[in-house]
Amino acid sequence: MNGLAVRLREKGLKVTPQRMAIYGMLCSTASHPTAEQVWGVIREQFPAVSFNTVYTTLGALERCGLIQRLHIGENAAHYDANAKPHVHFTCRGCAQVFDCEDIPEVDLRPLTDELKRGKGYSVDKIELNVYGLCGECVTLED
Amino acid sequence: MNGLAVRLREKGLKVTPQRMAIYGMLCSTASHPTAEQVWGVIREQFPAVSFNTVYTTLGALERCGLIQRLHIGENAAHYDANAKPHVHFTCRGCAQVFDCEDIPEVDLRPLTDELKRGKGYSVDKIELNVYGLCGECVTLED
DNA sequence: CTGTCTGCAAAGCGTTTGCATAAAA
DNA sequence: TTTTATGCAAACGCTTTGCAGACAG
Repeated sequence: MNGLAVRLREKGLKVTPQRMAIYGMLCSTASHPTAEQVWGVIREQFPAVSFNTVYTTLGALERCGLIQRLHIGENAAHYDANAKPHVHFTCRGCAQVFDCEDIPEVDLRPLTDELKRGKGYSVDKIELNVYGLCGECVTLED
Repeated sequence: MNGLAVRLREKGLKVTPQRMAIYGMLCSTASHPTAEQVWGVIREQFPAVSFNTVYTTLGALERCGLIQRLHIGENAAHYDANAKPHVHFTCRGCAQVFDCEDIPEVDLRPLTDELKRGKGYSVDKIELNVYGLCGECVTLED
């Protein structure tokens, strides 16, 4: 039995071929595609699938915590199968979004500690987004 | 001569009463209103001003670096007269956006250093957004 | 006078909602 | 059989664009 299907069923989601394809595609890519981009890939396998189904499925996956929706920049949302918070780098050249997990992590605990204990806030989520040019696009611009 | 008007003119922007009111309003508030909220305030003084003028004026101010446009959460953009990057806290209770400048600052230099020197990226901007409940809304929810 | 801004309207885009049909459990 | 998903279409909200008249420089 497929592990992805089990995870869907555990969350109370019905397992359909379209969902398996969408979730599977997200889990097997290192990039963070937009709903439009996910649709483009899924349509190769399911030519009849509607953009709306892809979009609402991504919403369902996010709502149950299986994936993360990234509100990066001003344009369409990006989706990330890694649901735990991490640093994202957005290139304004190629418009791709990269993870920054292999670099010295910034320690956010002083920030959350002060917000929680010092100010009495509650903290749900932290977004740390870096914008600039990736290695390839830097050389193209110089 | 008004300092705000000087700053507008320095950036090549013409000084109109509407612009002065919009920029002045943003500079004199600690909150980070949406375009809609700015419009609400400006209309008290200029009942004929259109939402579009407010919106495009905010865009012009942002384009020349006088203000910052915050892409926080999923809804309308917020505007901040403090153009230098700093931590923002968004309350999901009252939907307000607060600055986090008076708390131990997170040191982002290891992150930018590794991205620049280690990976050869260029870094334009860093956004650090925290989501949760502010002190007042925490007590209301308990 | 010239270039820009204002106000109005319409269009664009990402997202959300409603509903009949189809499929999973 | 019951519940949820799919596919289509239309609506929605925020943002952007086009244009004629008004205003700042």
